[in-house]
Amino acid sequence: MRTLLHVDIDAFLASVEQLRDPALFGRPVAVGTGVVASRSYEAKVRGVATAMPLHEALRRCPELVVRPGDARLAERYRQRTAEVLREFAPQVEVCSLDDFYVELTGAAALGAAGADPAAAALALCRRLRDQVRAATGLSVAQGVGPTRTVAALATARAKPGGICIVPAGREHAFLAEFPVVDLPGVGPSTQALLAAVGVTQVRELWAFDRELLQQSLGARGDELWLRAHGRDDAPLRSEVLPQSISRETSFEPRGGLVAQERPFLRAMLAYLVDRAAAELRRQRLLARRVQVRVDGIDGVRGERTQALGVATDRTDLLWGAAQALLEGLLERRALVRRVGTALLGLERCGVAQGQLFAAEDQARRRLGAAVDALRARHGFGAILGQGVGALLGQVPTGRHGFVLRTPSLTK
DNA sequence: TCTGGGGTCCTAGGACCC
DNA sequence: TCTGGGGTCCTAGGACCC
Repeated sequence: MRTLLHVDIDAFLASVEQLRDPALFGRPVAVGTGVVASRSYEAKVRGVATAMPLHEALRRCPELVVRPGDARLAERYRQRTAEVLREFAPQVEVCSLDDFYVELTGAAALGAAGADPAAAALALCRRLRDQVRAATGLSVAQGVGPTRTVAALATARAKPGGICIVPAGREHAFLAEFPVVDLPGVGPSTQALLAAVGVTQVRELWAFDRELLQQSLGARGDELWLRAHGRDDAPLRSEVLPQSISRETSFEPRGGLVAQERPFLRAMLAYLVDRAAAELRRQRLLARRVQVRVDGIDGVRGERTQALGVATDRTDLLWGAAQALLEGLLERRALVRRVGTALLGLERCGVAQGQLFAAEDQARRRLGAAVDALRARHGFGAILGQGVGALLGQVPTGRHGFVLRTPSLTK
């Protein structure tokens, strides 16, 4: 039987703000731009919820301290937390900004045969909680169970700061208590579909056979069936190749940019491509496709993708493709409130592969590496890429280049 | 309460090839 | 001459997660 630990950092981004500015401890704090990305427990008890518009949060809690946040600082806390977890067990999956899975199956710390595994898990979780606290100052909630779903639901039960252990054999009784919407993979759309056939609780889902769910919901239906039955058993994924690297930003709330401001829009996209490409090179990856996304103020979204023919990490090639895609997208869109780019079809840039680049390519790539090195020393804003001129004087700058609207989530 | 940014995975339809 | 079928790649978009 498998033993998985799920770890979730309590109120992650808000806690990072409190660590940065200790005067905020004990006060209601929210981090975000436009909507609440994270809030302290003091804010939660006053009715402030994640994803709530900030104006609504301030209406409910006028003494709320709102901070823009810092994605880079948060990333350092997240890495440090992952390091502590790896001291307990080597196989750790970093799931999102603030949560992790740890494979405890067969871990020596769970005790010898004959010992009570639940008691051993509890002792392990307590030590882990104390070590994360000592290393980072952060508080974590932990859940232990035989599957990802059970462990994650246990963590939800344990928030904030607690530990919830679901012993092997108890997973069905545990799952039965939850509404289906609490299962990972069930969002508003699937919830509505299930409600239409009278299913709102996990135990009601048990009456449906696997094929029926698969037919009506496709691959997600099968996943759902496995999760509801405590049979989702995918291995942890540590150190996987990312599927995409993206950077996007939005403009004035509800305002949007008018058609005449297209030079500004192009410059912003050039800047976002530059930042995404820098991240691509930092991770020693190459991209085969470029995607551009534009959202109109009417909420109409458009995205286009272009294959590059070869895999590359050159900003100039990526920007060239992105620029053409942008023009196509703008043909039928006057007012834009959001623009972004994604680099797709990623692969590792191996040594052998690096030697296959043509001479001109080699020169361009050396230039790119020199720019990266200077930026590493003096900040991203030390060298601004081509095409971003229209941003100067319009967008504030900082050590890491232009300051985008949502620093809590943008690296 | 309709508003952030960075992700993942799935599906449908068209292009293209054999 | 527009008729068969299958595989694979690409693109657009939906659903979901934190």
